[in-house]
Amino acid sequence: MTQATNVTPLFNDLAKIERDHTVACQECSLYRLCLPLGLHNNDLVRLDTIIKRSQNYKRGHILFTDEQPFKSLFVVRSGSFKTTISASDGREQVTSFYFPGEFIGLDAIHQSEYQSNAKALESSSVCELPYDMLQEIGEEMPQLQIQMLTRLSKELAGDRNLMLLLGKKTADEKLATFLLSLSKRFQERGFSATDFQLSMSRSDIANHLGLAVETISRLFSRFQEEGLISIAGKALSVQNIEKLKQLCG
Amino acid sequence: MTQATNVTPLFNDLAKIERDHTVACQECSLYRLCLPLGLHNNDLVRLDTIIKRSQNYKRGHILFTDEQPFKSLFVVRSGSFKTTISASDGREQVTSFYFPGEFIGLDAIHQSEYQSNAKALESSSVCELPYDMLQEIGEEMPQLQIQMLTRLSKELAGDRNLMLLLGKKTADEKLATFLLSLSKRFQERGFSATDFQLSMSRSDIANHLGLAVETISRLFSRFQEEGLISIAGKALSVQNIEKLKQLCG
DNA sequence: TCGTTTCCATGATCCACGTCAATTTCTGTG
DNA sequence: CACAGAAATTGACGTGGATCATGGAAACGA
Repeated sequence: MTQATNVTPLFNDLAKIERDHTVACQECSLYRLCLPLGLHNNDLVRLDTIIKRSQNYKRGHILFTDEQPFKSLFVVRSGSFKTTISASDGREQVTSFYFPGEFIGLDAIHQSEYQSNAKALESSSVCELPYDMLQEIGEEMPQLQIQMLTRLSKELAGDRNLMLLLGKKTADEKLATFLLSLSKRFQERGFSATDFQLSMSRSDIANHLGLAVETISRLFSRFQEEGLISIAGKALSVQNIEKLKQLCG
Repeated sequence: MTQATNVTPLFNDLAKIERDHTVACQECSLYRLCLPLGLHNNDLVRLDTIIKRSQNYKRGHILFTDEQPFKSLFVVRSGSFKTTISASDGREQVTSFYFPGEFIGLDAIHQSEYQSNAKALESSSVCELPYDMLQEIGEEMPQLQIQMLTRLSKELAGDRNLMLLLGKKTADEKLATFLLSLSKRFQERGFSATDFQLSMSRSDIANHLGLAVETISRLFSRFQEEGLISIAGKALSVQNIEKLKQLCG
């Protein structure tokens, strides 16, 4: 995750995670946002043994593409990622952005290949969960299974909301909804809900919301004129969160 | 499912299911499309004991709304359903249509309330799976857990494709993609891939695809003129499936 | 540090699809 | 079978956001 302007205890922990890729689940500050939530100690230790912690990847690193065989799920440890799917003619849709504690690859479980392409938006690292091993230890850990189902279900519900956004909302509403979703997720991770860095480009945002880059540019400018936000490059500051909420529809 | 014009063995079985709501999983013709797939006999019998089979519901019957507590998942036994989610201002998005063997309610697993509204599009029946019981027997049936994960994952992948459709495709491409998706699902269920009844209204289709009703009407007319389909009321016949596939993008 | 590329902002123009309106056709009900 | 309300079709017109075009500002690799 891009460094936020106000530093919180969780942020310090995240910085530690970034430096040290041996931190076990037990000591990981993402604990309450992550898979292990609700696992008993023995189970947690066991889960820990199957997790592979990655080195730091740099911006642009490709985690997987939709042509590769599905082997593992990934949890973001630090940084952020985007996933895309592509139509046969090359058009792409940015399906989601992922922040620390979130799962990447869940849509591939039913197939032998990944269903999307995942790319790092900034310097990032992940925990890799080999799916066959996950399934194996899952047989004896109902809590783990429940966690997995919960994750998937949450993601599904999120996607449905995005369908509402894509199908029914105006450009203004789309951007307002998107910014508030970011704000909420940063807050859950102990960052400021109002001041943060956008790790994705304008064109990623545009694509994700079903708009053109130019529209996003214009909206950022207008939102700024109207005192809703203030934005300079990638640094965003929400000035009037209430008005932004009203805009969502 | 609405009666298709060409009758196949599976169709006859489906007709039987519609009449007799006591058919056990073991004898159900949906077996290979449904949850029990891959379960051993003992497990199947056990699963069978927790399933409640509904009477026939008629068109317009509401299975659940997003205000009700989440208790059960549902599998369509006969007929079809639509699910919608609504924005705070009342706008609605049709998130999905469901046919026999498909699961409704998966997006609610992580919550105490349903996340959407489910309504019968025609005379329909369902199998009800109380989620607490499912979880209970799931602890001892890894195959069942895997099935559930697979289902959820498949639904997720489907939603991602719909995001591509909503975000990037033109009206023509949207309708072509939708018709082909219906065609494929009918075929999987033993019906004709080219001749079937649309159980949903034009406005449901329009809403689902992020278009206006009028646009759907015009497209149906134009597709007909161009020899792609022939449509009379709810009866659709695909005339040129190849051309339709090209249109999808 | 420079040169190159990618990203971003903003104005001018255009068009795919929405909206409005007027019929027509279907569907369900007494 | 008739009638009322809902659903679907078709045309005329308007518009939100795409596209095209240009110039400036970052980011990046050598």
